[in-house]
Amino acid sequence: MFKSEEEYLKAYNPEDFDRLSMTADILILSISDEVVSNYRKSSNKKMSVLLVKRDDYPFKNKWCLPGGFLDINEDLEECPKRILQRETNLKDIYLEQLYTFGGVKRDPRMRVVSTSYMALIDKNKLKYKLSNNASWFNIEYFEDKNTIDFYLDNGQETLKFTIKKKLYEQTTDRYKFEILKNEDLAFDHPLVIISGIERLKNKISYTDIVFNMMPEEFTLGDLQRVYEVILNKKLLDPAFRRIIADKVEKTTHVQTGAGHRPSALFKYKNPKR
Amino acid sequence: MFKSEEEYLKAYNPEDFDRLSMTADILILSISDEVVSNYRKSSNKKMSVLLVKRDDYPFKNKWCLPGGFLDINEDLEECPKRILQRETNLKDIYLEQLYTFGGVKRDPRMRVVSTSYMALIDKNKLKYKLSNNASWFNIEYFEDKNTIDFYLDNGQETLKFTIKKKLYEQTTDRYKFEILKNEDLAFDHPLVIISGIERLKNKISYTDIVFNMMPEEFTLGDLQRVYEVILNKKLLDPAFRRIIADKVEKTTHVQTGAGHRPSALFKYKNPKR
DNA sequence: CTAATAGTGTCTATTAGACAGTATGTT
DNA sequence: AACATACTGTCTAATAGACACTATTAG
Repeated sequence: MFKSEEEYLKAYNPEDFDRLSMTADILILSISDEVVSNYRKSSNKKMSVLLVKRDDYPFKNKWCLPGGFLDINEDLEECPKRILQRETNLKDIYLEQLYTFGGVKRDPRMRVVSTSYMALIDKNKLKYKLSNNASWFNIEYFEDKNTIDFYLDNGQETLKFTIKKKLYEQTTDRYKFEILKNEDLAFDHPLVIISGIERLKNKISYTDIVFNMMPEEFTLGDLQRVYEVILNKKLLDPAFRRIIADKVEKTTHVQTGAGHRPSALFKYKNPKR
Repeated sequence: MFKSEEEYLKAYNPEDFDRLSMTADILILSISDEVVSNYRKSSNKKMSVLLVKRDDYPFKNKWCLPGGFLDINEDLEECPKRILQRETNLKDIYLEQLYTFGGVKRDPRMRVVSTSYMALIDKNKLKYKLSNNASWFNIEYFEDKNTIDFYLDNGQETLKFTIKKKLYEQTTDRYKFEILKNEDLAFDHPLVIISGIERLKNKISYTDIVFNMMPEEFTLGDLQRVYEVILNKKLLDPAFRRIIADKVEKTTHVQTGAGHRPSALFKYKNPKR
């Protein structure tokens, strides 16, 4: 037994405990506009995710979420910020911890525990070109009772994976996820994508995080379509406008040039301030 | 550049990356009954948490959440299960990952990243005596606009700490927490306690996790008081009974012996099955 | 009888869902 | 004029909140 904390710390040998490496992976989500041939129709919105192509083993040539090793002198929350800046040159972005994955065999190199984060951005604000191993993939998914099929598309490649959902014991309406099929994405990154989307889906109704994905000024039609693509269902106009009424304020600008009645432009207004 | 994954892995040296240790800490929550002098009145319910007293540096003689180092050959989710069994001899318990804390200075010995978990139990089901450095503390807290004062009491000692709450930028109704004052609890464990309570508070209204804290059979009055202590507000009887109506089913038993009309005993019924 | 909780009926207020209608730009 | 979206009015359904009332036991 030691007499004092100093004495204890001096005698302490970190090598006495198992040591491992940690990484942070970021799910960077944004909204993409798909212009439609008919000039009158509004653009189709999709969720999209930034992936990078691995140029070395393990998982060489597969796509994965941007990530990197945690430095020994770096706070855990600083790590995703650093990676985000490396990939997008963006700072002060909405960032939220998702989940920590720590299966023994999840990285073939050695024991690596990974904490995943979700970042929400408006990708139109990106000023710098992405590095040429990075690409935005539009997300589409189809859900049935027990599985979800994902299709990620960047215009050239389509990545597919299938997730199995299982209800928690003694809990309704919340799921545990498991990878059923995945050939195209590295590591356990499909699980990060599904947890992030679920988190976003839940939070959109009781927080204002969606505005992190919107431009400064937007039409209510655009905002509604973003809600719809995240919630994966149609909303009725009057109900939607009631719900967001106190989160937005009208600007003096209008959006013209579409093949129909011009829409007023709104901006975010924090209802609590 | 390597020709194959095997070749790459053979040449791979884990020492090339910073290495650190990980721990898992568990917030074990239960409900305690405080018998009241007046024989007619029902018992007072409180949330309670299992703490252990540290018998060595760092934080010698302070109380902390049960925790331990992650083994190199152990999946991250197995670690809290092992600790839970060590402390309570319980298996197959509701367990949920809360948050991963990874500040550089959070452990004075060395760099330690800790993933926290929440376990919900009915402590009356414990068959074995706790080890003599472990104790249940009743939780009381008082909230105002920016701070929360916590008082944890095990009948002999009262531990106090104060948490500061800050609204997330561009998000309403969700808080970031920070320790303002803490003399009695080791590490950053006050943050684990507040995150767990917040998580439980949110989840109680859209899941059935509360039944993990209840005995097999219970009265609706008891169940309502558990909801009230978790949500930290009074509920109206008819509204409460409407909400839980399809989650419980009446048994043939009744609870007599209290100084008033006997109450029917109910048990949990999963409404989705 | 009384104190205390158990349990229910019902009215009201609020919120969500549905539908139909009017408005106004572009081509 | 026709199309497509913008935007609003209003009815209905469902849910939440409030209060009052009856029921039943131990002591």
